[in-house]
Amino acid sequence: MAVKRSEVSSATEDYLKAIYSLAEESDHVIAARVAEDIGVTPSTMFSALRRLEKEEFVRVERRKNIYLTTKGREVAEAILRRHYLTERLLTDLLGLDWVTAHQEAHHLEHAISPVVEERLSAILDNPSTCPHGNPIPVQGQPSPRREWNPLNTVESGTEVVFRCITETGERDARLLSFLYDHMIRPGSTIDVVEVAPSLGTVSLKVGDTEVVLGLEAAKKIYVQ
Amino acid sequence: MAVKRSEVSSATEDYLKAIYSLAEESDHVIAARVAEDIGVTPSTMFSALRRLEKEEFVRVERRKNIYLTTKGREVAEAILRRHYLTERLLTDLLGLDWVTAHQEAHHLEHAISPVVEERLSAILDNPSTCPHGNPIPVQGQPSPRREWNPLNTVESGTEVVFRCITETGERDARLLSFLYDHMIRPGSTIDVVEVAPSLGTVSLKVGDTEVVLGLEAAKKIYVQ
DNA sequence: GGAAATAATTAGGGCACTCAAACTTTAGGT
DNA sequence: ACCTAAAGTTTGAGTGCCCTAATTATTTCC
Repeated sequence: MAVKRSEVSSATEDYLKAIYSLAEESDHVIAARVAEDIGVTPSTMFSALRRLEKEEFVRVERRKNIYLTTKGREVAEAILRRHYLTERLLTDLLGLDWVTAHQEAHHLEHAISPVVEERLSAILDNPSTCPHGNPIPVQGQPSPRREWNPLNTVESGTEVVFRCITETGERDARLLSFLYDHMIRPGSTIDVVEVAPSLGTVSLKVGDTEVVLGLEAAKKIYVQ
Repeated sequence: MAVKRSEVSSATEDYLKAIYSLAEESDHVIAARVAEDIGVTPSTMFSALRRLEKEEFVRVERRKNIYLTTKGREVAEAILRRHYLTERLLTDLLGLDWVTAHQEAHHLEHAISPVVEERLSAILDNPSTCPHGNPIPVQGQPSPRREWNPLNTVESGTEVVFRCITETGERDARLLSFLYDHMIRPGSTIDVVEVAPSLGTVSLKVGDTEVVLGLEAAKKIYVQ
């Protein structure tokens, strides 16, 4: 009983996942961003893009914007779902920290078959988010993140609840461990002391301690 | 804190693992056996062997026997340890069956880092065997299997305890599910009714049912 | 010893992925 | 409108891994 395994290479899965994640934060997804994100040279990105286009995972528009096709989005959501479930396995069952879990999941996700994915989800009690708060995508359903806002757009002086740190944010290990160390986790209450675009900073109060973040980092954090 | 990950490709890990496993069952490990085991053509095996030789994972002797170098054996034992631990994860924690666990572990093992391996072992209470009874190799220590005997060498009329089904045996999904279905598992008591080399069969009694196995299959089963 | 079976090897492809380096286009700022 | 910096494109090359189809040892066994 051979398990039907995806015919998609792990490199392809990485490209599609990166495009999907970037598209959630901006409409202008261009090759250079994706290459940077994944850590390949432009020429590698270029030939990858041609492969992805040929196999109809993506469309590239005249303005060089990259869009996922339905087929591409399905692959991206599948790998993202496995990524998040694997992270939960690593944190909840194996007791790894936030940062390591993300890094390890990046490797393991490609080796998760539908059978294992199903068992994993069941054993973890069908979680709806990853340890960093990202909603686990469900076929064609809009992300609940639509109702959350990036931290950089919040009014000064309001109180918000931390919801998640985006996939692109997760890739920054320093940001990740900073938040982890300061007890900023899904569900945490945060006082937004001041949002100062001119300074490029956001001042927060979490519990008793004050914390200052850059705007770029704040963009990657969603609150409600 | 980037996790130091092995620079060895998963194909290489597969070759070394196969050579290691075959060497445990016979001294004459030749390319044709390994190729058969892994499922590649002789020419692919040949070029793989040259790569492995160049990188000093194996030595090939005049009689065409393949031997692992110390470096090669270390890689093989490491991947085998991960394979077995992953199988335990899949059976003990995720509740998969014997057969599926083996197949899925074959993919997952390559994505297990030392950190995850360590956590896995701890959470599983440092198991000494895989679900199929194979001893998890420990650095340079001789396998306890030395004290067990292949089922085809047992005297007729004796009672033995099932210990394990070897790695090469594990690859045969039908044998694996046959044993699973007949409750032949590590620790099971077996009456060896008759070993008939001329017929090529071994007759067993497990609980109340009689079971007949071929000699080839019996070779892959170790008892005590 | 020699034919048949089994192994090993060579020749010639192919695909996916990666790189460096050079070249062209595009967008933005003054 | 022009120029520069960023982005994109293309070329050429190399690696790893796999194949089919010969061909050449090497074993094995009558």
